[in-house]
Amino acid sequence: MVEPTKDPLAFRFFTEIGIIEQLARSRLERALPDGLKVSQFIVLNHLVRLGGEWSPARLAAALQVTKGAMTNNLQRLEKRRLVRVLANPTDGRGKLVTITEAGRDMRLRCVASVGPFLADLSRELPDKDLAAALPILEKMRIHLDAHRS
Amino acid sequence: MVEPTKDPLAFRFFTEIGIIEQLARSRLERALPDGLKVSQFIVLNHLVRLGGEWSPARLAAALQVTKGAMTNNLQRLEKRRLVRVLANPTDGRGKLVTITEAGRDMRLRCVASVGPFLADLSRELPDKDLAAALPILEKMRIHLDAHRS
DNA sequence: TCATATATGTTGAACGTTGAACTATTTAAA
DNA sequence: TTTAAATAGTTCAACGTTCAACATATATGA
Repeated sequence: MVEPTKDPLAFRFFTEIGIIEQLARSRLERALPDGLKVSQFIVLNHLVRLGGEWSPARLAAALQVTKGAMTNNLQRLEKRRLVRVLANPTDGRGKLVTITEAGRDMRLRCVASVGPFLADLSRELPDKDLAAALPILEKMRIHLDAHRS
Repeated sequence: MVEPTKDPLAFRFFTEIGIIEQLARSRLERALPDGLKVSQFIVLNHLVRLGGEWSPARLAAALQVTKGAMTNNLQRLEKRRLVRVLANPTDGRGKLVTITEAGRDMRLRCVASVGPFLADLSRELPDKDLAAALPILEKMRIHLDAHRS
């Protein structure tokens, strides 16, 4: 007879994280307009939130994807004129990405399309809860980011 | 001049979740022995934690992956004799999965190989923090799971 | 009973990501 | 100055996942 094993808290933590990521991603994916991908929305969102010019490399690092993935996503976003990609005038290797007006509009449409879901969510999980969890998540993210050798 | 936009808390929440998932997965992936995949470890872990016989369909539902992905992972695990897959005697469509002794050993090796990482983590993020975040994560997971239409 | 609907598990195409190889450019050191 | 090392971005194969189609088996209900 083998009884169920108790996991360290961290295991359960990461298990929940993994499942939430799955569910939230597919939920968001279905909500986004015009077949925009979550990873592309994340780029738009990042550019709107933080503003300014970003090199693809810096974007990739900030959003935790490889340069290859960022190349892919930026090419798709540029094809739809949601971002502008120009050569970096002071560094021949680099490029600089900025969001366009169309990109801002699209990002707003995305946020709007997710609105009902968020409203639904906040009924069950008040901001108080989210606010309580956020600092811990941030600490975890910072720790993982710092120690990824 | 465009100033940075403030996001709803939920956005920042899901952003952190996404990044943590990425970092934790790649960290775990590198730590696992013999090229075992995270998704396969998760199956072993689940079988050890909850014990008993599981149909692939039930496993897929519990671990939030498609049946196709579960088929793939179970086939790999069975090839390595880490799980046993038998026909369900009472349902001609179904199969039943159980973990083998080798599977238990492997799961223990996995847990051990992740030990140093967890020890490192608990220095910076005490169990108290994880314990505080867990109920909120669980609420979120349950909500998403219930409302995925 | 018989037809229809549901459920289980497998397969294969499409997709996005990773990781490594590669070119081009810049930086640092000798 | 010249060479070596580091960095930016692209490309492509390998991989695992999802999604839909399919075969098989069970459940439901006229």
